[in-house]
Amino acid sequence: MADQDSLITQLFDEEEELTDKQKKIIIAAIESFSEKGYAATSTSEIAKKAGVAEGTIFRHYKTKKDLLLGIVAPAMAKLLAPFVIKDLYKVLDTKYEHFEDFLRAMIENRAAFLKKNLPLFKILIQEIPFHPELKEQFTEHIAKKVFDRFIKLTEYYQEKGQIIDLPPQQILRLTITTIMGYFIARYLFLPEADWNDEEEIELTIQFLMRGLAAN
Amino acid sequence: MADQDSLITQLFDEEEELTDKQKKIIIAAIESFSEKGYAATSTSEIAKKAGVAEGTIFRHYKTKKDLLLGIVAPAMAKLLAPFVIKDLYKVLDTKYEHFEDFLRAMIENRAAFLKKNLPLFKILIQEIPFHPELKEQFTEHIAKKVFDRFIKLTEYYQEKGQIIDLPPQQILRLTITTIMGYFIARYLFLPEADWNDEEEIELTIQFLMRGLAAN
Amino acid sequence: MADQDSLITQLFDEEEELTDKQKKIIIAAIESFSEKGYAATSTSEIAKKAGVAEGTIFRHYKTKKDLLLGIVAPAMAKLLAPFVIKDLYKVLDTKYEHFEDFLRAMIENRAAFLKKNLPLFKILIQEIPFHPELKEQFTEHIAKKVFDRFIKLTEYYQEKGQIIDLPPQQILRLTITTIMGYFIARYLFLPEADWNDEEEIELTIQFLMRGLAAN
Amino acid sequence: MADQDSLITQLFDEEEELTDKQKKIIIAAIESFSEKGYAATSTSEIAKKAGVAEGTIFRHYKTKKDLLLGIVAPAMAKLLAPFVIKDLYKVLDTKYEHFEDFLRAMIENRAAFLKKNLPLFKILIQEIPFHPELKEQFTEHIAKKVFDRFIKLTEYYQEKGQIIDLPPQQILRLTITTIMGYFIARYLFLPEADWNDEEEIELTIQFLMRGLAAN
DNA sequence: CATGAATGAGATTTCATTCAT
DNA sequence: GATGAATGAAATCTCATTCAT
Repeated sequence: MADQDSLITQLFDEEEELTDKQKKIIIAAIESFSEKGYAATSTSEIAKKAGVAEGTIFRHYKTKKDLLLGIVAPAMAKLLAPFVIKDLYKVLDTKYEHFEDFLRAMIENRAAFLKKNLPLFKILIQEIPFHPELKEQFTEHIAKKVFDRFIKLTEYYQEKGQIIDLPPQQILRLTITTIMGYFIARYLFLPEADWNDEEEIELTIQFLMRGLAAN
Repeated sequence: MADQDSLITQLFDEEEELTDKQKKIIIAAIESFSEKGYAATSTSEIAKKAGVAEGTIFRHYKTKKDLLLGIVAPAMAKLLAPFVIKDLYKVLDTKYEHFEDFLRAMIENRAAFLKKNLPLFKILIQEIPFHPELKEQFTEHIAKKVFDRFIKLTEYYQEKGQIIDLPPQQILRLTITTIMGYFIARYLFLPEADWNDEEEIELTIQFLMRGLAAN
Repeated sequence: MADQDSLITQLFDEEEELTDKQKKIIIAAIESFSEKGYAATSTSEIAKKAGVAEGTIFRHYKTKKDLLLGIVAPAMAKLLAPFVIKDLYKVLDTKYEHFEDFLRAMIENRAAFLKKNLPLFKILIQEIPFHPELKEQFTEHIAKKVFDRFIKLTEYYQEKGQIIDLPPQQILRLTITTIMGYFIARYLFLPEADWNDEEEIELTIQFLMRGLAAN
Repeated sequence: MADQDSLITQLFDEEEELTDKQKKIIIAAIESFSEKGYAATSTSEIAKKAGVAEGTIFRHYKTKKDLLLGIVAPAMAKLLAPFVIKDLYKVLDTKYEHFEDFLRAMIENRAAFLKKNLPLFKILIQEIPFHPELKEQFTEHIAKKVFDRFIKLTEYYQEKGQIIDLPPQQILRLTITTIMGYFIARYLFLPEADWNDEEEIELTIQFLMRGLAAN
């Protein structure tokens, strides 16, 4: 519960004044949505899991979809976006002199973050293809911001002669694809296989480095 | 319709003797499931789209879930599995002398295949996490078969000194992850972005080659 | 099967020319109706049990109800009625000098008959309350005929001073009630209890004799 | 309605807090089940008769079968069992010195009771053969309890030399069979015949007395 | 705020019956 | 006669949502 409380405080501002029940609803909804998918989860199920009357959900969220958005939107705005963007700043502050250092910092951070917020991550991945609103929010909050910064960052390392001279968009695509590919395989497709995370991450970094290093 | 007919003939043996209506049901179900997801698709919707009475669906499939499995199971067994495995044979017949040739053949083939069977592919990707039966079938039909062959294939190229000396499982993971990462981004997450497929594929191959080449 | 064939030949005249399939349908229907009740039995279930296509049932019987009546009506007319009435004749032919002999013959005969035709008997008992047509047939074929004969028979034994001087209707009611009560308890309510049939029947006869004997 | 309310209060504890609609559902279900049988009664029919939305039924009872059990179980536990057993106590308190007094009290009481709760009685009789759960409950709540007491009671009268020296189980079987036989004929099979209840009951008692009296 | 009974639209499923072959 | 695919009406059941308390 300490864990979930921290999730809640991360997701919502203090002024938002969530009641106890509302918090429980959010936690229950995240759990159910991530396990069975949005469409296959009933509100009554969420209510039961939250220990709350069925009507209570609808005091706080006009519709079931509202509940989804009420979870995913702040998750993107408050959790994912800042986190995704975070280190991208530091590079230009010359925090990471080498692309490899940057990669390593980024991946390790993200891995820890994803593991902690796995359910939210699963909801995002699974529901985005079905809800245009989510896709919009995603592009709005994440894609755009990442894109600009990453372009600059890539150019920075390219100028330093560290990475290959490809259009930055493609560097971006390959990087994200490789990293996300690992995470999706790891957490969505074969979560029960036994993974040696540290080794896989190092492997992934080395692979990326070889693939993107200037020759 | 010619297109779908070919899909049907690929998915089902001739002896199975599907009636006309049953074919229409399958086509409609594939379309709807892939667009809205299994749980969010109603059988009445499928019936309407197929131009069939709702009862007709249940004459052929005892439950809605049966319908899903009745589509996905043959899709894996008849379509996906042979296709995925196909070129893996040829390598040992020294069809592809260089790993790069193999990669290129494999990716190009798969890309064409996926584009043609996109809806089935989407259903697979989206529903596997929610249906243990599907996951089992997947491991059974696809994962196991690919795994063994790919190991041998990797060792073959490693002996020829063409690719890096990593455990074959990891070569496999990186290869699949990179390729699937592209496809998922391309077709599931950002299908409407305008992609230059040829260029991206070539890029991906080069990236993989650099990442996996023996130094 | 020999058994069922004999049932069929008892139920239907030879001229009726039942096809093989029709016989199977009848046998299957009797089995299912008696086990689960008419309303809870589906025609498709009967078809499957009979090894016959669903449509075949409706070639022979316009409706499901027709099938019920097509079984129960001949069962009453051909099987039950003659059997019930049978010994009632003999009495007046002075076959049975004592009421007790008559009772014993009647009960033992009936018991054997019921055991052999239990499913039909169950259908009759269970469905009569819900189908006015059956009730009518029952009164028509059985009740009326029995009634008249039994009245005479009772008077015969009353004149001989063997049984108590009550209105024959009441003698009839008590007799039937006692006998049927035993059969219903035995076969419908507690069929799986272990009954010593011979003993119970003898007991029942003695009980009836004491209850009805002229003092 | 006053009548049904009393039925409801008899069937359910006050703490159970049935809503008004739930009561209406129960009353409607009892009526329909007893008239047409469980399998032939649709939930929509019950809903309409109860003046309630169909969904409301399923809010209170997960399945249609649950509704049946939710009616029959308390009917056995609260109504039938106490009633059946009731006078059996009194005998040993020397309330009834003669077996005949006991019989008369028992039958008259039960007749009144049955007439009042006819629908419930019909449901019980008609559905027990098809639902193992009901049969179990019946043996549990009724049969077992009656059995023990009746054995003792019989021995009591046997010691007093009032009834015949048969194994008590058989005395029990004959007694119940005779009484129930009357009730079933009276209320299930020929309810519309015109019965002179008082006379029939007296007749039945006399018959039983003669049949069971010690000679 | 919270409850939970009630709703009614709709989802899944069953089933008697029809009909072209 | 026999088949079994197809039907559509109806049955069972689910569920998001409302509302009186």
